[in-house]
Amino acid sequence: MEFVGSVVRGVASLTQAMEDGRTQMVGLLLPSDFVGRPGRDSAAYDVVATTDLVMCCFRKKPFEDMMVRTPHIAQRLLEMTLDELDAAREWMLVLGRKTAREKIASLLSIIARRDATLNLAGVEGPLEFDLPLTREAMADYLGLTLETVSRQVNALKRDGVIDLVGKRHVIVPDFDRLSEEAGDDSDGGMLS
Amino acid sequence: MEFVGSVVRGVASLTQAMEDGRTQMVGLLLPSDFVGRPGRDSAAYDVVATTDLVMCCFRKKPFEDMMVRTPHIAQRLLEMTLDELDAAREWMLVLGRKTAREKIASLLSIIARRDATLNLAGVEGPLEFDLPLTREAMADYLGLTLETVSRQVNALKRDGVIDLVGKRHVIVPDFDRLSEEAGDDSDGGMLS
DNA sequence: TATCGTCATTGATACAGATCAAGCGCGCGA
DNA sequence: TCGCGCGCTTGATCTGTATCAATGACGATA
Repeated sequence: MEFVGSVVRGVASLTQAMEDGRTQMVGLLLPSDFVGRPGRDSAAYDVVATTDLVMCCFRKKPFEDMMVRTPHIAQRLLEMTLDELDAAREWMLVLGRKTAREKIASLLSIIARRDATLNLAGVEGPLEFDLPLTREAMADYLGLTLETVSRQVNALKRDGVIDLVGKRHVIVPDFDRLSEEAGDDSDGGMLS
Repeated sequence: MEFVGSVVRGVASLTQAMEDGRTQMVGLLLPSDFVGRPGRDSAAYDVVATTDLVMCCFRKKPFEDMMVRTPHIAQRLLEMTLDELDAAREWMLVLGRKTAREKIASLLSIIARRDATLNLAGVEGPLEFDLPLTREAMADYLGLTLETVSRQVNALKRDGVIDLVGKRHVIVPDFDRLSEEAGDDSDGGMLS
């Protein structure tokens, strides 16, 4: 991998595959995410654009030189890598312990949140966004089959947790409800 | 979290839990692993020793100061964090796409490899080590139940992939065979 | 406008792993 | 020496999700 860079517009995915074809997505690259491993020449994963994609790239060598000269950058990169690590670990909980329905809700919740903080701030009122992934890509992200994804997405729609316009445009009338379905019960509900 | 540090002897685990009790281990801290997030005060995960543990700790603030003064350290820390990220991503494939048997084989394979490179070098001939985890901890790591772990461990034994002395001491007569069972088929087998 | 390909939905059935429920073995403290 | 508890095993049964198999809905291409 000759370049590093960051996503400006569009979505790409980082996937890992077994020889028999089983595939797991291990990273979802949304706008502002960094791509590449300074100090590594590994190409351990496949990076695939899932929509039209605009990236801002640097040749790796000059970038690394700059990193050595500018400690601030290494610092910042460490920050971002720690964030990615947190995200990966949250995803391990999703993959290991959540039901299919919770997995779908978790993914929608993450995309919704990312979209909200990027476009308009404010996570109140109906949230709305386009799914940047096919059902199959969602399945690869969640460790499910595309059939199960389809069924659960439609189940969430039937239950009023989300609304669909076409197959890709999602409306979330109540974000807390979605979080609840995701099992992310860090809810604002109080005891007493 | 007031400290950062690294594991000298023993094993600890990093876990994440849902309110209903479902638990997922998101990191296995073996000797030489670093613990803590410089520049963060998060305590997003539980760190629990699973054996007697010896660590080498630093108060976080002085460590961070040192990091700023010594760019080399930030560099090194970035390296280690990228390694952790790789490990987390490999684990996502295990959690999302592997069968119970493959999961067990993967875990044994990782522990065996770590143990081999740490104690004696050379991954040839029978490999031997103590499991530093209870069946339940293994289950939490693998996204399984402890019953399934027990069954699959014994199945691997019945099939001669591993041998057990007591419940914790594992002997791996053929590491390639274990890798195969893990689905890590980057094997040295040739075609033609 | 017909045809094809991709993406998605829907149904029937199978199965891996979860769940529920006993029991075993062994170290430890009284 | 006797329980007693914890870690582990084993069995029976249930169930969520995979698998297999059509079918539908667009959009693109000719």
